[in-house]
Amino acid sequence: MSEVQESKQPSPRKTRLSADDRREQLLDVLVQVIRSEGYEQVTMAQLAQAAGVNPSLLMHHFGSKENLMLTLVNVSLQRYGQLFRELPGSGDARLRLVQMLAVYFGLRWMNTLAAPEVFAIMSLARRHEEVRLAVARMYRRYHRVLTQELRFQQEQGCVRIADAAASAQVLMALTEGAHYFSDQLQPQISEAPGAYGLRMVEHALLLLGAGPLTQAERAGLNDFTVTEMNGGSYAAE
Amino acid sequence: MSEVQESKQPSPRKTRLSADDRREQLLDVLVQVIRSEGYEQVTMAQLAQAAGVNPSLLMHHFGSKENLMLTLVNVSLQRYGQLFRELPGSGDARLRLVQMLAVYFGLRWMNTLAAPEVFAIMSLARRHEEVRLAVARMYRRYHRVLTQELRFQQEQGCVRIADAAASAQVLMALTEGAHYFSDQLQPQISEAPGAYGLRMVEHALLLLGAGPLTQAERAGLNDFTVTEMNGGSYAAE
DNA sequence: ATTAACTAAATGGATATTCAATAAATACTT
DNA sequence: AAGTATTTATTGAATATCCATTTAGTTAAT
Repeated sequence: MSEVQESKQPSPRKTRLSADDRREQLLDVLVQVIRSEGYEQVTMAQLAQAAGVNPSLLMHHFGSKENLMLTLVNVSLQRYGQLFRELPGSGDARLRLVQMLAVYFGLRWMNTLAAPEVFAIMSLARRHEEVRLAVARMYRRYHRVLTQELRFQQEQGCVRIADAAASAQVLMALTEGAHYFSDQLQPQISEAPGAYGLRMVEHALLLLGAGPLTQAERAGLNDFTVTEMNGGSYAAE
Repeated sequence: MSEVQESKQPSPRKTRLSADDRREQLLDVLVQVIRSEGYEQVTMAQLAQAAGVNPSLLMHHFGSKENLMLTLVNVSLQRYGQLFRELPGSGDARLRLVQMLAVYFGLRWMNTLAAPEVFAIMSLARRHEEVRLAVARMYRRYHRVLTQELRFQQEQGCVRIADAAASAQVLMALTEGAHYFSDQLQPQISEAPGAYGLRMVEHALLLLGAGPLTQAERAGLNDFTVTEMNGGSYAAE
């Protein structure tokens, strides 16, 4: 019965941010809302409330709701692209292979771009030509990079595969499935955190005709054991 | 080329259907609309128009939009469940294995339950507890059935795996990834229709430590070459 | 004649968007 | 430095559209 209501502040809060910072924060909140309620539920008013901001501000910064979603798509796809740049790690071929798989099946990547956003993007792509093409371009790139790497691994004798392009395609299916359906698949086997990703890496190696993980390699894959919840992607809350 | 225009009839069409038939048709149209425009775009009015019917009829048959979506979820999950019943095919263990994989990666299954619907369901599950539990139950069942079969295959010496439950989990990731991202993955390698599914089966066998497909087996997998577009699931158009 | 599928029009609430008004920065001038 | 002008982030209220749902009425089957 105290009269201190936090939910109904008149709005004397003037945390004035730069346009860039504000946009980043709003996209951040958008992702949060999508993850918690699904994106078909997203409304400008609700989004503004979650961000502690007036709905008009969303319009001011993004022009329209569609533009807001389009911006999210761009940022997400760009982030997807950055995944490939993390890979190189020149040096021992075998090390490269293991580290690549560790990235694809790792927690950081999962938290960076999770299923809800991706499902939203895939759905958007269905009617929005621009988005459709951007997504297609992204997967083409994914496949190209992966095929290239597998060819290299083939030359180095680290993998025993018949067709690099084909193996890349299959591996992509496995990464996407393991990633976006981890919520459904993981509860099936209750176990130590990180075992899921580790298992995927091991089976990916099997799929590629590569040798199993050594003890040292397994120990080196710490992305599976450290459970950091935030990819630190947009802006920290 | 007959001049039968179905698009703009004023509505003197009194194709009176039974409640069951009408519901089936409406669900059918719902899936069509979701597939072509994404389900966040679905509105009762648009849906009614696509079905050539008054919006009130949707309310009459389903009570509410939410109930309509829930019905779709139930039907879809039930269909998912029927997938498992197709599997048994008593007889030679190896034949069973190959046929099982053929079903999971086959065109018929892909067309029966496609990515757009599934993404919609997954998104719905995020806020709807009932749906969430139903989906979780479904995947648990999937995993149980698959693990059981892999254990059997293990005993029969058809597969060489360390842990049936683990292999089942990985195989599920592969089936889901290959299924729901086929639109993105398939264009990467242009080739004969059916090669995609066939390749997935071959690599699944590799993953399971089973022998490669024989010529006879490959020839027997006609679900990959026959491209029937409609799973004949709800009602034919 | 009763039931059940179906249509027509109306309603109220939600929602994206607009327009005008404030207040905090930044730039400019002296 | 200090005051003034300008830009820019931000709010508040108003609007018009859209959309799910309701209620009442109509037409086909049994």
